[in-house]
Amino acid sequence: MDTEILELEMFLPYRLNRLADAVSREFSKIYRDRHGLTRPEWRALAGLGQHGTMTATAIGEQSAMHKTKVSRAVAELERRKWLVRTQDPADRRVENLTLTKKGESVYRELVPMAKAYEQTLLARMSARERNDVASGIRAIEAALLK
Amino acid sequence: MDTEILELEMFLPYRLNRLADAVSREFSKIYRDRHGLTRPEWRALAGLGQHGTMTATAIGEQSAMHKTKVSRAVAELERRKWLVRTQDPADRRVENLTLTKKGESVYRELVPMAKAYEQTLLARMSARERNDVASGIRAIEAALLK
DNA sequence: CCAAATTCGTTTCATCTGTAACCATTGAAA
DNA sequence: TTTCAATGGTTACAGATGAAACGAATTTGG
Repeated sequence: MDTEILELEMFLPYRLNRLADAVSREFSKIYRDRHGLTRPEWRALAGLGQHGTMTATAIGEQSAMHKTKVSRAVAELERRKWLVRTQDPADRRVENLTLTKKGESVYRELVPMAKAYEQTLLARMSARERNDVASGIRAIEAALLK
Repeated sequence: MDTEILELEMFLPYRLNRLADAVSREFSKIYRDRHGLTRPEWRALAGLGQHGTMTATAIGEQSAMHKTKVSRAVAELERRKWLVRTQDPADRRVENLTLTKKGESVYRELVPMAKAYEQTLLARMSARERNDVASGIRAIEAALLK
């Protein structure tokens, strides 16, 4: 009776991790080298740049981060004076977070670099492949919700 | 002049991470709940189950893990007596790692569960979508090598 | 109204991680 | 040979992580 083998290199969870890891590691150089940001910090910055003002909870929801990660990232961005907190007048548990001029300027610097990185990756593919990437990702996202 | 915005939810590095995270987190329950394995431990087990005998370096290459992760995972599997080390006679720096009966039996238990998990995900998709997933992943893998 | 349950966000603690330094062994160069 | 670089693998250290407990404020259900 021969053992059933799993080919790790073809196993979906492993492949996704490997990909995500490689892509993120490469991309992280951009915000790490230029500003010493961690990934949670970059994501918090990206969320605030995109939405203007958010609560910590909202940042966590948008960027799929644990609330302790958000808490620490926000604390660091505040320390750098890239964002300010303001108490929500209606609910004093809530803090409304907003980028400062300085925070915004970093955001405006990083966004084009982020888009450029994504473009270089996609530019190495055929139109057909780019399409497969888009719908493949969408398919997995959908499957996870079912 | 309006600021250029990055839509984080659509950004490839972010989406890949989110997916990989969700899929892995779900799958990890299998080896974590049943045996208290960490992901590096699971991967080392999977590598050895697949290939029979490997060196620590080979495990790291196959499963894209840092050598310290491999070192620690191997140490733990050894502690559990799921694998044995044997000095390579030709090169005494090298250790050949092999699963014990016990290690193999855990491997044989987990493989079908891994495959089943992958199948449930894929079963929630149309044939067309499964195809897009396969070629989309391949396209990104290829793009990373260029 | 009041007590219990919930929510927002922080902190503590134990664990996991990568970098860098390390030891031992081997290979290559002189 | 002898030396020096490269390789296999471990360990020490500092930083990052998540679970759980927490304080403060708010909501809910009597």
